[in-house]
Amino acid sequence: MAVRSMRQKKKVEFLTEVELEFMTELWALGEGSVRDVLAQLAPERNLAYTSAATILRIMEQKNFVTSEKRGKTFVYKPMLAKDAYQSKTLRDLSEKLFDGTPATMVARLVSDQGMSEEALEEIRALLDRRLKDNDT
Amino acid sequence: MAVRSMRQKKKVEFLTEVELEFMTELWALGEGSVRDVLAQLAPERNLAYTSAATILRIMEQKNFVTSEKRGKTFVYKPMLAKDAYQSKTLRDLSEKLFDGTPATMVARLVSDQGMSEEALEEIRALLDRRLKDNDT
DNA sequence: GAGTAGATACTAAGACCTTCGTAAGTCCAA
DNA sequence: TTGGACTTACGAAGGTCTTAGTATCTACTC
Repeated sequence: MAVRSMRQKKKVEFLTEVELEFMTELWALGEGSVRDVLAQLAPERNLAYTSAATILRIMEQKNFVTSEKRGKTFVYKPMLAKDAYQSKTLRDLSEKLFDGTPATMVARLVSDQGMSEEALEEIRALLDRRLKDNDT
Repeated sequence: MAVRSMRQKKKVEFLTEVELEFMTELWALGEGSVRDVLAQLAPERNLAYTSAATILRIMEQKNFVTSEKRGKTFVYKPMLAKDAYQSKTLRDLSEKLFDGTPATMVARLVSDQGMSEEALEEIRALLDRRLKDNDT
């Protein structure tokens, strides 16, 4: 029986570049095997099958995904919801690049991203709802 | 005469963790020597002087800062404005983690816990102003 | 003009990341 | 039950990042 385990010295918090790429596919798929994920990548990506397998194995060691054996292949599933990871990332970025004030961040987003009027309206509606909730 | 130059194969886009830490101090200071930057860091950071010097030298190779010799020391200055870098980072994050829709990003920020009511009000004001401008 | 304090340049170690080849394991069909 | 196709495990190469020590350089003082 193979080992397939490894201690983690420090808790890993964030996905690396490639891990995020893979996790994005898993979030979209819900779950998937090495082959499933590989198939989702852009054709020009040209990543070897074994590379993809290694990446997913490492992601499991880091507790970003779990695996379940089906037939002879492992099926991987995210352990971290996309929106939770989005929040975590924004919190980190706010702290490191926006002096811990998320308002600055929104300001920057709203003022220079190409955001449609509908998108802006939508966000304002969201804010209104949020502010009303706080009142209660 | 020493060399102090080096070719760049690929354009470096983003600051590493430590580089961001240093750049943050330079943004706050406007400019500064190795010693100046080092003095701004938290005392428990305990970074060797030569390490700080190396980091700034590398940052110059990557064109994140310029240097100017004053007396016997170099004074470093950001080549990249903080708000420009903030925008760049948000654009990248939006693309990689928010499906290219910055509105989702704002939504996540706003719906997330940990934002004061004042901050939310501030953002709403910002939005109102922005929406009004679009009308004209 | 030589000595010295302090600055810069260089090198390197150790960690992690990305990639892939090789070897070993596993399921199934004939 | 054995062969073959496919899968997983492991190791290693090559790259970047962070850190710091050593060597060299330089401006200033006496």
